[in-house]
Amino acid sequence: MAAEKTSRPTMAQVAKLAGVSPTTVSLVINDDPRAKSISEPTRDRVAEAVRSLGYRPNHAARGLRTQKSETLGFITDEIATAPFAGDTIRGAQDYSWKRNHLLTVLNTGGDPSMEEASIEMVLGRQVDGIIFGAMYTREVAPPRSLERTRAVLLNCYAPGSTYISVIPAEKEGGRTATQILLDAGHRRIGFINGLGTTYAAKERLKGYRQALRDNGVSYEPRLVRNGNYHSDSGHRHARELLTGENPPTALFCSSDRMAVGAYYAIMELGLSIPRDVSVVGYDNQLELAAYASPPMTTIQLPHYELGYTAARYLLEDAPSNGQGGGTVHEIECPAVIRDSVGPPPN
Amino acid sequence: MAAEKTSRPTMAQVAKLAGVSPTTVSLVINDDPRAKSISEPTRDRVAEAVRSLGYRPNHAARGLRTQKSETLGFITDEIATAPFAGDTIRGAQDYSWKRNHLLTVLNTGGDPSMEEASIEMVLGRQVDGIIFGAMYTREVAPPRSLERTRAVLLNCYAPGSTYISVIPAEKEGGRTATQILLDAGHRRIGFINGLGTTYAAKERLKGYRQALRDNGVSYEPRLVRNGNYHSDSGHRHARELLTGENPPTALFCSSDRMAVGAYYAIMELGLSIPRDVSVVGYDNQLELAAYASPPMTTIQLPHYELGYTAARYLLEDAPSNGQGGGTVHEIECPAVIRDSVGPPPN
DNA sequence: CCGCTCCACTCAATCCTTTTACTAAATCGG
DNA sequence: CCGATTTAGTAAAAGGATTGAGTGGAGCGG
Repeated sequence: MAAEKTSRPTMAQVAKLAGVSPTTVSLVINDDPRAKSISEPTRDRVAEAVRSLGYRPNHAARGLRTQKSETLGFITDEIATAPFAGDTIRGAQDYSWKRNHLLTVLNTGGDPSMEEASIEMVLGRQVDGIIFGAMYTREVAPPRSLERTRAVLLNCYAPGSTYISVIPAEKEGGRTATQILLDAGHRRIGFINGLGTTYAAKERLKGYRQALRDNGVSYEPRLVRNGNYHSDSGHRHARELLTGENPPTALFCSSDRMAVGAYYAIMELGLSIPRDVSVVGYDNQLELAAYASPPMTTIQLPHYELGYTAARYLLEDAPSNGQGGGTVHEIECPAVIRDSVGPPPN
Repeated sequence: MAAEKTSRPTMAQVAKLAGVSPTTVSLVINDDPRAKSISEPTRDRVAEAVRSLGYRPNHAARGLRTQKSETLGFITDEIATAPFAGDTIRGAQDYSWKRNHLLTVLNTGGDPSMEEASIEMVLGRQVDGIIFGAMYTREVAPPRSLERTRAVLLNCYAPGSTYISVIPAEKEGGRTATQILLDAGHRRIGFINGLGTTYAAKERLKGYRQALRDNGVSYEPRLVRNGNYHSDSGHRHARELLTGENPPTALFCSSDRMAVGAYYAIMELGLSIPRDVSVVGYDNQLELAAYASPPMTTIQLPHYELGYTAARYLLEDAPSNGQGGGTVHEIECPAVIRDSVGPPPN
């Protein structure tokens, strides 16, 4: 019956109801350190007034005064297209939430003018920081405008800059994969790597070689191929490796897709996994790796952790204006053990 | 040398530089309809001042005055976990961007208290609307607090409410899949459906039956099974269907995962796709369907479009406070034709 | 040349919190 | 009992845009 007050209650209304000044309400609500001088009864009256009016602070007004938005911007090239994007976003959002921040996502489609516009857009909203992410790990030259706020680079790095970067520990991932096969007893391990020019491929190769070295196995270049991450290239390279002379007894593939291609090649050759050939993939693309037959042992990219960690550095450590000393933080790529690895034949 | 002005320029500074009042600057910037009375030269001076100072309006201040945030909230249960989440978010963000809005994402993990908290959080930021999404299509009871703003339901519906809903056209999807097989000449079509209780399963079954009816094929309950969307249940049901009496010549599976399971069953039985058995999947989970062998014909869930459309209705049509008349908008699920369908044997 | 309408803007109030500077009353040490 | 602190608050300014109400001058009809 009473006319519904359509607009939300303001702090002044709360103050009036509680019989105090807006200042007091503000102090109580934010429980400001200086508010220890406010008595328990007053505090309660304020709390009660807040509850009964359903008061929530107006974020715009607060932001105007404090110059903070409690919001993080998440700007990426194409990450939102990739199947793992959700995980990264979720990681970043989870940490943000812990710190009472919200996450605003923007994807630029890789268009530099869109990147610029996105940064301007979130800057206009006084975001407290920006996570600038790339779809695959690589070197980037972030737009200058990024320097106008705190920022952390996710899945990319800018040598010579002072941004903090968060990327997967690819070298270690390559080492882990290789070590799993070495531990199973393999000595001739084929490596179907990704495009030789990418960061991931270079690092994984380092990891592969290091694992061999650490185990006293000599490196044979003929066992290493560069594929393009797609299923058919995995198929082709696996076939070539396995039909060559003195074929490998195990394959480490730099993507689950290529590993699936390798699966087909192995089947076609009348061989069986892991009895005749062991396989380790990379990515842990759930659908592919887990539902393969047999379920595939693979190395997982830490998507969620990348997002979570980037948000954490942004809110915790990154000093303003990119003065982060250019540290690169590597996040571990854990192994997911399934059924595609066994001892070598004989 | 000059002390770097660290804080961003304000409208007053622009006004002073251009030799006009802040009002004028405001009118020019927003090119307000009432600003047609502002002369071209003045307009240019303002624009020039804006450029030279690198001025960007303070969003908080504007929001405070206008009671708008130009921000949409995207609240979901677990959607961000699902592999397709990125697409939905991207769709919503793309449309928001077109309308000069930003998208803030929140995922609740399905926890009702978290749902409530999320809504309160974005409400505190005066979002212009909320997209409330579910991971799989189902009926929901949205929290009451959602009524305090405009909202659109994505991938879910609330019967009896007045929210606009945007969901995939599952019945039509089921019909399409079945029709593809009928068109290829099949008359005994096995249907490995999902959990019988879900919206998707019920609707797809309706579509399946309607397609049969439209083509004068009688419905045989023995050909319909309920799986659990996972690979192994597809495997089991396919095996049972194909080894039974008078087996189907084609299988329609309600998920790509089950279809992959069916693939294995078919292989095990020494049959070949599509020569002996045709298969149609559902979801178009890229990795699974496209890299299967042979590549799988499937029905695509319109994730991007769902997000895009939800944002569109939110910004265009949805009147405040859920007064949307409870319309449910169905988004088409297009077929993706690959190589797993052919004519029946003989 | 008077009054009126337009034109091209400007003034000042407003949105809602936070924060600095202050004050009145109570307490305390000596 | 005095002056100094502490307690428990308050008043008012500030933060940066938008907007309703106004203003001074030019142009125009009569």
